[in-house]
Amino acid sequence: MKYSNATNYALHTMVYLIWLPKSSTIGVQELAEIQKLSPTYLSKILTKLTKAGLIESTPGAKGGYKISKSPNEISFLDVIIAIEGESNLFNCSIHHNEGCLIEEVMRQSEENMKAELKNRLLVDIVKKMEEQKQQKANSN
Amino acid sequence: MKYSNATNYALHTMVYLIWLPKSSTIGVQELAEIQKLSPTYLSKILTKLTKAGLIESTPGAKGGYKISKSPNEISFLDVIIAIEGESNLFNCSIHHNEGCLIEEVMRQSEENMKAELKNRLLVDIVKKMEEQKQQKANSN
DNA sequence: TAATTAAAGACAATAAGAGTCTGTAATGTC
DNA sequence: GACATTACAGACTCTTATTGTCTTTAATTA
Repeated sequence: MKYSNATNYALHTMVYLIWLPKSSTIGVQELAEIQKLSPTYLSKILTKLTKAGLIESTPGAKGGYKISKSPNEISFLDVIIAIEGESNLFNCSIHHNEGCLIEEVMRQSEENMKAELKNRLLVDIVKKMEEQKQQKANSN
Repeated sequence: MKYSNATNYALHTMVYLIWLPKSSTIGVQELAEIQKLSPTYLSKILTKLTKAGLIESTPGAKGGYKISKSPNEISFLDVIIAIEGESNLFNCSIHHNEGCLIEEVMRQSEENMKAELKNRLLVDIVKKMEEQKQQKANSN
């Protein structure tokens, strides 16, 4: 069990878009180049993010992608669900008369994990990156 | 991303073995029948549990499986790791100069989830099952 | 020795993930 | 309006992991 590569790419792309000046848009080609992915593959991922309402896309010349809401409203969980879907980590496939106690426990800890990822904002990553950059600049 | 069926079967089997009288062993055929699985398939799962030291196996006539330690020492996490392995939920595949901040966050919440599953004991499921049985018996 | 049982390994079928290619629709520019 | 640019959609392939099955081997008891 592992998160998909797509989720990884999506998270990195989102961080990059948040880091970008707010009004500017950027195309797939450029985004793909940064992460060394094929544009068509990354495009699929970006479409999912768009449908989830996390980013905005405008087709046509001078088009591209940009963040669609305030960075403070975008959590890790939002991106993960956008890519992986809402499905549960654990579904008991065995028939029980009145619910599966094992499933109950697994659901509970999944909920806790989700709750934490809901509180983790991507913008905090950007802030940390800038802090690190600053520190490095100071030490030289 | 989802836990495998094998993990589900393993958890149910472990609960059953804990519920069993301590000294008695039970063979794959019987265990497979209960969960409606093929014995050979379940056998593979049981072998993993054996190698992880969670259960003991004795071959030969009158052989079979039984719990190998005190039920109070067997957590959900133990079983999950026995089947799914130790691998991380999230590995950043992108090259970073000094560690990936996204991976850091994901690792952190994975650790928290594991910590919780480490505290959840299978024997508690057995206790709850017996409570439910008792309640049902009383209400009739 | 014979019956029973777990373990190991090869094999097949299925599903999911990862990624490519091609074509279509929308938008801006001239 | 024509053309270039860009996102979107869908079919397709390739690889990998999961889920099993089947057969053989090894260990144990009677």
